[in-house]
Amino acid sequence: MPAKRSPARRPTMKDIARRAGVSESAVSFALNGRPGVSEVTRDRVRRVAEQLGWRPSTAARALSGEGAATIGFVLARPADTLGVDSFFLQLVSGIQEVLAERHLGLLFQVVEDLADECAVYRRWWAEHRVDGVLVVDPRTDDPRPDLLDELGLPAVVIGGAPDERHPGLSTVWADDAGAMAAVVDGLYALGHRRIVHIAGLSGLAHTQRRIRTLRAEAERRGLTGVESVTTDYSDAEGAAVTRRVLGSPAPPTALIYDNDVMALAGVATAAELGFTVPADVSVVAWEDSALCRMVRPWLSALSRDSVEFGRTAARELTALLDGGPARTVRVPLPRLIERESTGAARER
Amino acid sequence: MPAKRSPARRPTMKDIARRAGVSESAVSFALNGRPGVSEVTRDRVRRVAEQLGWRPSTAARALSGEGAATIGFVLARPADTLGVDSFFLQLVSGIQEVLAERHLGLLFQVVEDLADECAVYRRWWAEHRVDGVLVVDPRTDDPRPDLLDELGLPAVVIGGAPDERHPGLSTVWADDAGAMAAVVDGLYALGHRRIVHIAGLSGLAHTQRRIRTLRAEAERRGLTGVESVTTDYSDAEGAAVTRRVLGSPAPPTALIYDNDVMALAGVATAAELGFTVPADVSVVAWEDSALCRMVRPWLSALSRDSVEFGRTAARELTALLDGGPARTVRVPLPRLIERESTGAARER
DNA sequence: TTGTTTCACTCAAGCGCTTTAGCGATCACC
DNA sequence: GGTGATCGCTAAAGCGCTTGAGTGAAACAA
Repeated sequence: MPAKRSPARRPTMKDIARRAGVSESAVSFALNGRPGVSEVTRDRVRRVAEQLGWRPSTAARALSGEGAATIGFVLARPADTLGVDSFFLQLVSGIQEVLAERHLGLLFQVVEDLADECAVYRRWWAEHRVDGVLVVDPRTDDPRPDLLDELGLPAVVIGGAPDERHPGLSTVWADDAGAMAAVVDGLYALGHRRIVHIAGLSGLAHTQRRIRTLRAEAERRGLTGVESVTTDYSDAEGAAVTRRVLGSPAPPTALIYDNDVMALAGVATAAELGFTVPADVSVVAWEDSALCRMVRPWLSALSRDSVEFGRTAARELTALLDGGPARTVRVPLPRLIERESTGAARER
Repeated sequence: MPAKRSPARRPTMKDIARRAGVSESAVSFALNGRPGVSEVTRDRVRRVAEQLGWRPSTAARALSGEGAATIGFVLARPADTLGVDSFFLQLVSGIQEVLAERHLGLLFQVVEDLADECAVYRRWWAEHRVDGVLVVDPRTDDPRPDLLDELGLPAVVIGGAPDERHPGLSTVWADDAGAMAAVVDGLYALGHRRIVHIAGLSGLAHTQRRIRTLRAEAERRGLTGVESVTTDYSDAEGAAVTRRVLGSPAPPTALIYDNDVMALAGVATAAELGFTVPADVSVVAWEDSALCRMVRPWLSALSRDSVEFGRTAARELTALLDGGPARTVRVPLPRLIERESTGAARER
């Protein structure tokens, strides 16, 4: 019979106190850098703690008024939409980098829809599980800011527009309007006059910002063959919309896809329909990833640093938790990486 | 000045006790389905709790001996390798589905390497943060099972082979050997004699299982032009290896890629080199995803249900937490979906 | 000398929950 | 009508930590 190793016991502050010959309070003061102990005692206590491999029990900490040392992240996407999206993993990876430094945990949950997401926030709050949350995919007419206000849960909205109605929320956002204007500028300069924007989910705030900007840019230039079509971000809808618009009497000469997956599906569909990219139709992907360099022609794409986006958001949240003021910070404008899928417009 | 809403207060059992006119203990008994209260009192307490929107504080629960109601998941991948991998998000989504039912949280962390991963387990354990963990990417000669044994942390290894040396760990695994054998069978039947397997990370247990099986199958059939090459799973290495093997004097007629991303990169590379898929070279991707249907030719792929994989793993872990015995369960054999990238071998 | 401060530390309560021991009331039994 | 169970409930301790209120000794001022 194999020797049953007795599971290790978690050392507590009491153990440290005993070994260091002081009271538990002294240990607490010493380890938290609070005044009330001499430097020599503090050192001794620290050494003992280290030696014992002590780590504060988050449960106990949380219970005695400190935070839960955890922040929450909810992704409201139907399971099948989750597939190939590099953005979120990169975002999370950036978030982690910042949180890990401060030994903050990330509680992660995938839910079906916005209602479930709100329920999760309520539950997390009631269960005392998180000190704050990161909110993604802000919507037009979003119920979450109000809810988080009500719960008093510190939060950073990722990708939202500045929001004066919720002074408690921090916002980290990308200038979608500016980016869209730049893309349109570029395409216009290449001679494109008929442009279709295959957008993402219609309810998302940034989708609307892009759509509005595109319309404005078109009006400014007197273009009529410009439109946005919303989708669910899936390759299937991307392909379907591509098929439809390219099959129209006056097909667009340029397509802007709101993510890399749809852009890829779009290029494949265009090829099937006998359109050559970029000779017949130019394609821009709103999101750069390995995918864009994995098919020929390489896709021209708007590149933003999603990892840094995550880091920024996490930093804002920790600042908020430290009692700092809510802020609105803008991340750098995405850069358009011109590869092979964009070129001069050619009348067919 | 806007009315500053006072942040909501978390209701506690004491509140319930007061409103229901019983002691806190009675409330505890009532809400946890324990004997010691009459049915009528239990109902009343339940109603009051519901009405107050009460939820148990996980901190307090954890402190008084119950678990932390949280399970941990560490992904040890360098940030830049995270990109386009549909597998993990799907896995996590399956895990969540099961955990959410039981109101278990998922603490998620991305780290650089195995050593960091072990450190995270130690910290989580010491901080009393998780009741159990899900371990992915098991390696040959993996330090994690020993560590988890030592900590007495319940765990399920995802993708590992059955491991008799760690009777405390559950294992959920896919039969890579069987799948590889089936793939080779299929390719052999199509006339392929020179096959290269562009494998994933060499240190991973399933990579080795696939490599060993391929070698065994080749030997069994007396094939000499069969080999495995390990990579880091990136499109870059996938492309590089493809370039190298297709440039050799006697290039393979079939390529097996250990993930979808490399397969895609491989197809693109083959095309650049003047190889037509599948006429000149057949391609199989070990992992089916939207990607496989996003380029022409559509990729033949081994399809497994990653979401269900996650569900199964999570179920095993909850069973373990409930005091059940450690088990080894095998998920269904991946199916080979034949699309357009595989065909009869042709000598060049 | 005595009174006042400061310093280094200890005591004890409390966070929200579980759980064991115990208590009075009801009920069954012979 | 007394004995013992059983039932429905309460009291209190304890989980590991923080924190405000002490406390005794040394340092200083009057």
